Amino acid sequence: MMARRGPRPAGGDTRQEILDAARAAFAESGYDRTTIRRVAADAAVDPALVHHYFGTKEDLFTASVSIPFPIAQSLPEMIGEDPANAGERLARFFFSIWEVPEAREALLGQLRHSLVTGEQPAIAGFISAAVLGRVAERMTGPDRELRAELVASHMLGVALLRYVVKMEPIASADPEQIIEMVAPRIQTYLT
Amino acid sequence: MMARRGPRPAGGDTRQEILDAARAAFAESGYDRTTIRRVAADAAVDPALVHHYFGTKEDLFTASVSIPFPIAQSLPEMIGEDPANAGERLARFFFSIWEVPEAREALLGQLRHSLVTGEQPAIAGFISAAVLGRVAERMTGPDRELRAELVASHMLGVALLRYVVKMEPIASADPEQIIEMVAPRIQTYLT
DNA sequence: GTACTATTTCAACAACTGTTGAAATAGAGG
DNA sequence: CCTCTATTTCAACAGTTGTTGAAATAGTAC
Repeated sequence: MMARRGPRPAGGDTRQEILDAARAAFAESGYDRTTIRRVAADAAVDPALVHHYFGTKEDLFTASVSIPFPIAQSLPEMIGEDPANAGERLARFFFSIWEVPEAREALLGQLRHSLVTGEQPAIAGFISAAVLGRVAERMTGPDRELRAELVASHMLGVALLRYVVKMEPIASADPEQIIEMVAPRIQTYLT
Repeated sequence: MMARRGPRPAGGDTRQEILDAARAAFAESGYDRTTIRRVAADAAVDPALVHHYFGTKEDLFTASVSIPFPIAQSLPEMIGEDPANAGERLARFFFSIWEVPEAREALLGQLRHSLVTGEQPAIAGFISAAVLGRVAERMTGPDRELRAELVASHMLGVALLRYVVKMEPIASADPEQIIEMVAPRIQTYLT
């Protein structure tokens, strides 16, 4: 039971295990209620080791909630050219990200953190920027940005009820059904 | 500077001042980042006095975020009978609550708390229950509840971006304009 | 004036937090 | 076999937190 010091016998990547434990903890309990001691315990490791690999708690958080794959790269092709069904593509893109477990944990961590600090969650700005840049370029008038943010608000709201609060039946619903229902309403904001 | 013990000279309602300070603090900083010492300092009072009036921190929070006026009473008449513009009335009701400063603080506290604990925010269940009970009674099919929650998700999402994150331009937009834009989309969920 | 009660502060505890410096260990390179 | 370096734990500090029990004060009822 008493773990000795020094390197581990086998070649398990301890650093990665810490990062995984941290991401899961931040997603489940948020920033403030996640203690470094608990992350260390989940990774079966001493708390000091967490500080050794990732510096401060804020640093660990930043490293934990960074999306592991290049979203920014896959977005543009997802949105595409055709403005007729841009709403559906946008919704499909958004929710398909959330269905990837690792990405979901990262996004949950980001969302929970931004809601306690009041910072803007990266996704929100990301969505509305994407809408503005690729879809709504031909939209005119002063409510251009407002419409983009309303799109973001709806998708974020769904993510909130489904993934954070886990309200039923929306939490257990088929993602495809949600996309099918949300997309038309988003589409009306874009045209 | 050194405040003596015993009752205050004038008839200021100290208990109420504590409650006001607590509501404002919970709304601004959330549950975890609001310390009892800070609430006490804002109310110009000793921390022990907070515990004397309201018991534990959780009790203080509960007392702080309870909506000060009877929403449940004014809701039914707000929703009304006519299903044609139920969406607009629902949106108007929802956002008019948020424009009352006291209520906004209480709702912000609830929302922030539920997002860190994962509990269901009272408003969310409230909205979808209202939709189910008064508006969507003639709706059939298995997606009845889902539609109701999608309505709640959109309005909550707007509240999130507008009041919590304070994203521009939605944060400074005229409430009437937001209602005007959101209502039609909500309406499509109801019919 | 005296006794009482509600109000308010004082002082402190016990628990938990992030963080740090040093010591011990195991394996790799010579 | 010796040395070095990366890895891991140990032990502790310094700050903050919610909470508590007792003491002091002011007003009120007798």
